[in-house]
Amino acid sequence: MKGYSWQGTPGGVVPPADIGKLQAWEHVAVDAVGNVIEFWGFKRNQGRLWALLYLRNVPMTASELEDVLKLSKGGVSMLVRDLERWGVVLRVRVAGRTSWHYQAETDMMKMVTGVIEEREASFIARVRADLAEAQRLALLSGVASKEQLARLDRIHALGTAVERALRLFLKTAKLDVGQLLNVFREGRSVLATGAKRLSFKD
Amino acid sequence: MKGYSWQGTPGGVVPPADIGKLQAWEHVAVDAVGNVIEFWGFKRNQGRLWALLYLRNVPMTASELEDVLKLSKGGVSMLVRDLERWGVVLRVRVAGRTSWHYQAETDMMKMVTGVIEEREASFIARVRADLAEAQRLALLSGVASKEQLARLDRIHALGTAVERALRLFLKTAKLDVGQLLNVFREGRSVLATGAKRLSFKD
DNA sequence: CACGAGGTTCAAGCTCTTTTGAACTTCTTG
DNA sequence: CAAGAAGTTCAAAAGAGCTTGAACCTCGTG
Repeated sequence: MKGYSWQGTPGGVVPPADIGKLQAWEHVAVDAVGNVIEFWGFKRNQGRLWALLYLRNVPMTASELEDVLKLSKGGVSMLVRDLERWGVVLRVRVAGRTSWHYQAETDMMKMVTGVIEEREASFIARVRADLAEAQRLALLSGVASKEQLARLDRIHALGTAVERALRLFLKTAKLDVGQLLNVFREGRSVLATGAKRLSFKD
Repeated sequence: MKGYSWQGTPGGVVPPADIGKLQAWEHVAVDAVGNVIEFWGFKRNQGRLWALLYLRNVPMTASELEDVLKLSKGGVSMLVRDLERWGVVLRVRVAGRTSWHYQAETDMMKMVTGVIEEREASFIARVRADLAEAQRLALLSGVASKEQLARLDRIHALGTAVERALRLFLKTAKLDVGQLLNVFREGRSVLATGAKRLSFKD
């Protein structure tokens, strides 16, 4: 499971780096991404996992990820599942190997924008419903002053404004990053020969 | 401490509401705000506390807040301190009462934009430093391929793009909400007669 | 179709954040 | 200036969320 050349590396260029070990520079970069991703409300290890796959640009198996990132079997399984559902990691077959390999999709923003959008939608909906309910109750009870009703309304308006700003942010982020990625986009590694997406329950 | 009509309610409409109890509608609204504020990375109870003060528009003492929101003495002290530092709650003297009273500043966005900006600044700085360090290490070690260095660079660029979008978001949120508040802004309650800001250590 | 490697699930444990409550300090007033 | 009320602090408890690891499931192979 460790360090055999998963690729026909004829020139022997890759050898110094052991696939089973995290280089110092990788460690720093991977953790930096982990921190960013955590800041955005995801799990730190989701970011680290994606970052490793992205930096190596080599399909890796679950047990390799387990070794390199020092995670548990179950943990890798769950992390990979989420990343796959969000479309930022691909599950591929590598010629001659029996297990699944994972590979980074270059568009990490899918994760941030996509999931934030989804979260935001359901979340905002709930808050809206709660505020509407509060207004209904306030009117029913008859104890709320006109002034108080006005303030309830204002909170509602505030929420709407924030929501609008948030939507703009997501749109801008997508545009900015999309542009960026288009400029830099490179071809996918040729290694994932039998690449095939596995559909999974959800 | 309970139930004197803090407002000139000549029609006797308000009396049923006891100052020491959270009305059903208040409960719902206060919790909704608490949820939003938590979503934005603050403490749920910071949002609840602000929301109660805002909805009642009446300066309340620490022990009233303690009763109504079912919080501990120490908890109220710490929550209020943070809110005050962020400028979303004011500490005022009410004529004839010995203890401090707290009152909501209408501009809750101060909290969100101000603190997020502050957080983001220090956070982004750290990530930047880490990524730079990773690049330095990668070059030093000599084991990183050209391709990998390029990918490190790309992560950096990605971060920059997200940062720009985030700044735009904050600016928009401030503008939107500022406009909103200016339109609706109302006079402060007349109750806080001896209103005076207390400077506090930090 | 029996085996084993690979993959998934989830209860229990761990970690990190928040809250509590009691000791302590500060302020106010008689 | 003494006493009590108000306010602060912080160690420990409670809680929330993440990770682990062992039992279980699935699929490919001989």
